Amino acid sequence: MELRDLQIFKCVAHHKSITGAAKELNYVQSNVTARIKQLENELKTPLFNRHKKGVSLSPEGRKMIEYVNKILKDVEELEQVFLDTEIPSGILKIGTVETVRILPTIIASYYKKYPNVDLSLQAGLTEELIKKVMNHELDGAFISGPLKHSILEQYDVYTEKLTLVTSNKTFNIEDFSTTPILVFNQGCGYRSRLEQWLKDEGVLPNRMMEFNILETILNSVALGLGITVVPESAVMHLAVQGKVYCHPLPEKDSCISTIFIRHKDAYLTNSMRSLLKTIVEHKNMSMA
DNA sequence: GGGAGTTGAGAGCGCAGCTA
DNA sequence: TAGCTGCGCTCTCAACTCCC
Repeated sequence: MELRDLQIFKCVAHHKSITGAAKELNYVQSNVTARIKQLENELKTPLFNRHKKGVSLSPEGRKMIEYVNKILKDVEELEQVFLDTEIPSGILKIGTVETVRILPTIIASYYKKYPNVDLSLQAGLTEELIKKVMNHELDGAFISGPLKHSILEQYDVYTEKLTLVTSNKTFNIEDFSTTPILVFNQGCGYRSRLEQWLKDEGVLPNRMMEFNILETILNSVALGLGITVVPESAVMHLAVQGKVYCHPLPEKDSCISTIFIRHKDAYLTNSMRSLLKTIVEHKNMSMA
């Protein structure tokens, strides 16, 4: 078993297609087939389920991919240790939830100082971003906090107020029982906060409608489709135009913090160190 | 027919072992 | 030490099956 085999395995798993992986790796498809077969023979277990329209990881393959991600990440870090120069450079894979309002400021400031670093940004929900950081698929992520996790390091980015958004000027707690609630998919920090509030109030929601785009949720609320909970800053532009109305949440549920997480075991490259420095600088500026 | 994966044959390359 | 040879591995090409 060679490193190249693991890279091929990871690529096939990612593309869910041997042909797709072959294209990306600049191999012919039959070679990828052969390498995967060889890997399966070596491990004496099928790593993929073959379908008419491609392949998918078998239960053993899913087990394997966790190790492969870790091994390839370790190798990448090993190379980084020797390649790491004084000037931050290379690729930083960063995840973020959609509503980090100061992210553009942080990124702009970082790019200005360290133009040799390529930042690859990936949007997602808090829970899925945590998983990707834990699996070393991302170097770090901006998520809704707080978080208690022994293998993740966290850095405070900022705290802001959550607000309940409706299309009506007035709001009563009973409205939850009659109006649909528009939320992100499971794994969103705002959704968890809202669900906790409803649980505390003993309210059974009328209907939860799931979306995965913030703008869609806010525009739907403006059209009277339902109500939602989002950070105040994310909805202020619509509130100013009178398209939606904001209502305060109970004090204990009203604040949500955004944190930056990274894997504790991951090698701290100059690029990452500089990003953490930029985050801390912005936090200090916002508190000043 | 086209897109998916599989299989077999053969070329190219690197390495180890042998010999002069 | 240099050159030759054989072996094993990787890769490509071509032909194949399967299915929509």
